[in-house]
Amino acid sequence: MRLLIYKFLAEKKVAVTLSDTENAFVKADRTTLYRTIKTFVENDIVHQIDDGTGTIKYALCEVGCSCDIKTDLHLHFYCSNCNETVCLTDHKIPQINVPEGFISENVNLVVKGICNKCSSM
Amino acid sequence: MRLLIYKFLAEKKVAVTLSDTENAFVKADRTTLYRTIKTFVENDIVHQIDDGTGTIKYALCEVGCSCDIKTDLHLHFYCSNCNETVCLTDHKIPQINVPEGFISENVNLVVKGICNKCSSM
DNA sequence: TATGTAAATGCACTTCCTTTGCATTATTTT
DNA sequence: AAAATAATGCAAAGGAAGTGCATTTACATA
Ligand SMILES: [Mn+2]
Ligand SMILES: [Mn+2]
Ligand SMILES: [Zn+2]
Ligand SMILES: [Zn+2]
Repeated sequence: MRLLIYKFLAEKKVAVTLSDTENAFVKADRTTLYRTIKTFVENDIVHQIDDGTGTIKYALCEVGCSCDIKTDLHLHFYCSNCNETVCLTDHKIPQINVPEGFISENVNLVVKGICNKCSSM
Repeated sequence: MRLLIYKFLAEKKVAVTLSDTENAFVKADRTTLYRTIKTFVENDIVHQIDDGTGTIKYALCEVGCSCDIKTDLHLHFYCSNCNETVCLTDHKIPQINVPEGFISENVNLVVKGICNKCSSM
């Protein structure tokens, strides 16, 4: 199961929801898929993406990723036309300044708009 | 109802959930609160905040706000200690570069960490 | 190979939040 | 006052995340 799901995620170029996975593996129970992905997340194999749609999406981490805030946080792009979310792994999140007294531990940056595929149609 | 909810939001310094509003107006139905806030959102009086907690939060827009991507988008800070989300209206979101072909229409930037109140305790 | 142990799976169920349909009530307009 | 429009309350639906428990499968080792 883990190998199958890993393969599924690797072949996808976009982030997927649990439902997407469910549709791809109709014979497997939703709970199994859920817990498998959860295991991946806990072991820094997959990262979660909250793109504002209300449904968590998942994508494989880059090779060598340790989900570190300094080095691995990248920008996500959500296309409001095709509803797909892509990792822009080459676009690291810039340094964000917070007011005195605030301590930042994590940053989530989602750009919403039209993706390259949709804008060229 | 609209005046009451507006006043409630204006007095709050932090973003509130629908549940928060429900607790503040126990005599009103949650649907009414929901739809009132929805009206505010649709008329750029209130903006929605997705801070990653899974529950949408709401906050009054600044005076003169038109929810414009260029001028009005600001940073949000979610404190994982007190679970409060604040608008950092003075901290505008920096220019984000997206790859060729992508068109950005909106940006959501949430910093997660410890807020000033919690860090000073 | 047999058997005991640990891990993985499936099912049912819960919880939380958002949203909608529809009947009722209140408000505004003519 | 009557008609039209808007606001409210109740009930229910829907989606998604998460959990408890029994069962099945895989694995290690005697
Ligand atoms: Mn990503
Ligand atoms: Mn805000
Ligand atoms: Zn698209
Ligand atoms: Zn705090």
